[in-house]
Amino acid sequence: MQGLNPQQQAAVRHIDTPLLVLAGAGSGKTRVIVEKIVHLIESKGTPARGIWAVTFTNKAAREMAERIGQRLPAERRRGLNISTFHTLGLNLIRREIRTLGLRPGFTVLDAEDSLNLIKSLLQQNESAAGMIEPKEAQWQISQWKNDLLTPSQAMQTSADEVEAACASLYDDYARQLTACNALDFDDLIKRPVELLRDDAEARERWQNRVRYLLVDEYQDTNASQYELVRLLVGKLGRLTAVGDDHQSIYAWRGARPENLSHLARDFPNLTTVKLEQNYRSVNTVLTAANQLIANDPTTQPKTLWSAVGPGEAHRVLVCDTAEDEAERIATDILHRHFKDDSPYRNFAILFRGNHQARLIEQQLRKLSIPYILTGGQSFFERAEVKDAMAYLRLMANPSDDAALLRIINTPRRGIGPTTLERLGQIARERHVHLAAAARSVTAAQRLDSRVHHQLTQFLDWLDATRSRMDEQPAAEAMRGLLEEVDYFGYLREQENSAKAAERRWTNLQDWLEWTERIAVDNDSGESLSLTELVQKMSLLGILEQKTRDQDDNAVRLLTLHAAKGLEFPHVYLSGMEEDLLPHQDCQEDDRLAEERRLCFVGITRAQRSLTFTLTRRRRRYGQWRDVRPSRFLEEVEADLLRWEGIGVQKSEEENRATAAEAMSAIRAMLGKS
DNA sequence: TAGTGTTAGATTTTT
DNA sequence: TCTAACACTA
Repeated sequence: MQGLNPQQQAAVRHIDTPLLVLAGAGSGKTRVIVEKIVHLIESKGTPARGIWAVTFTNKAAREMAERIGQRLPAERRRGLNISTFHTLGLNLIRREIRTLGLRPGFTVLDAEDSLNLIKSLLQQNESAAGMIEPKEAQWQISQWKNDLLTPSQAMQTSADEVEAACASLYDDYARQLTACNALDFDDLIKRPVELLRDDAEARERWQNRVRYLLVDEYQDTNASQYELVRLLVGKLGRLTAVGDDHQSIYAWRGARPENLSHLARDFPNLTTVKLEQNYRSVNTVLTAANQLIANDPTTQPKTLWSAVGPGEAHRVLVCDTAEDEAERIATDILHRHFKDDSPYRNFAILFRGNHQARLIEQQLRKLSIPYILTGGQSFFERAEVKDAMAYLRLMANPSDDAALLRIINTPRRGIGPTTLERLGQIARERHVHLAAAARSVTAAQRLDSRVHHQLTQFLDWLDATRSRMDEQPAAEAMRGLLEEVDYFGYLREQENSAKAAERRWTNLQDWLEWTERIAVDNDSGESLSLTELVQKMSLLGILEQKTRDQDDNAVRLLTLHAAKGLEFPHVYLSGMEEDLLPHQDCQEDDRLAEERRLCFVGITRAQRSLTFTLTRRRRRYGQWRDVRPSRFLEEVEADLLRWEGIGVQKSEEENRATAAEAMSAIRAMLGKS
């Protein structure tokens, strides 16, 4: 309890009835969750296995587990459940697998697999074909699933024929998933909710297991996640929800920030604690943030304050063009890096859209400033990694159509689109998966005999390889498999340069190493079964970058969304312009309010200094357009802003001169040291 | 199946 | 203006 303020202590001590912690930005909310778990175990004697903490990202879960690891010895925290919503759902499904009618080894499809499945179903479904874009259909189906609607309910509630067609597609999709023994991400929440809702025995079983539930970033929960929370908590209501409506920036993705206020409705004995003391930022930063967010009509008032220090007025750099903006940010960072002896990791550049990063990257590279760009294509989105994953998935689940389709002709085996089309038809007619369809008599009749032979041979090979999988560790087996199919040969054939092929092959070696590492259970240290391994993999979205995140002394480039939860001494908020922030597609009230909160999130990332930048004119879709400063700048009191560069139109030569000056400063410094 | 032409669409994104 | 995804052709 030491070092906690009175509100934080109240939140930690409050045990037996439902609690909502409205935790302002930088108010130490993770600390509260961690301390509360420690308190539950140490002071209240709650068994660790009865405590469940839920986050949204793997990273957040890992961090929380690490912090608890620093506070409690291993034997006292054994059995503690810290995971994402989706991992919790997956574990529940695994334990209830028979009740749910799934076979062991079921697959979890990622967004790309699910989209591919929808595309192929869309071609088949006459009522839907041509009416809907695959992406839209995917989004709609996901919405329905998040609202816990079955295909027939979706059909009944559909407003027009497009929606009705989409509902029919949803029906196809659900059937196909069942046939493939597969789930998508939404199912990982939806299926547990349905089970706990409809099966009183299972509900009681789980409510006994979950003695105490803590939910982080509660404003980001969607309808089905909230339902899962309610069902797990039950009547006892031993729930701690921690969230901040001011940082609700994911409504566009289905989050329901109103779940915060629904808590009071659903739990009449709810207690609310507000955390308003900020431990991160100087007061000018918080004043700007408070003034901005006061204009949000949709959220509860909350005023941040801190004892960190007064702080300075925020600079607003008015630049001519986006190139100029990028250059000014880069030279500014370079300048402060040397002048204040401030390491590069102290700086972050934030922007609304990823495309804004490109010019900034170019400028940073020009000045040899190290940077880390978060976002972009992740390791797991690389084709070669997805291919290898698909092979491994097929080893665990022979009926995984998405995986089969991905690698059936990779490397080439002469099984082309026509064959797959016919095969798909057979599979859909009988509601079976593709491999089963290929084995059917009908397939032998309808397919070209040579191709059919190829196909069955390949399937035989898969089966044989599968039966050998148990004999050695998964990574080892995969190494052999990739050599057997001559994947490297395939890469060389695909790539123009030998170097590119090498690089992709190296990615695979990294993946194999990673596979080896994660093939053990986090708690027990025992090695995972193939099925467990594959399922764990499909949820671990990112290559563990913890060493890079902290150790690399580099400027961080992030979108405003990606910056949530992070903090930096010096923050640059770029593109403070109308139509960029707020974004042009977000003019209606709700969305505008979310844009404001996004800006709030950006501002509150800053610990010591905050610099806004904007341009006078920007090229947009090839057209030069005059730019107006963001209305959000006007919502901040003028005294807090120090505008620079108005009326001074720098020429390119002058800019280059600034850069050159900075460069010679570096040389001087380097010479000295 | 590689190569070329056409067209939409250009915000945020985790699991 | 740029790009990526696609449909079409040789």
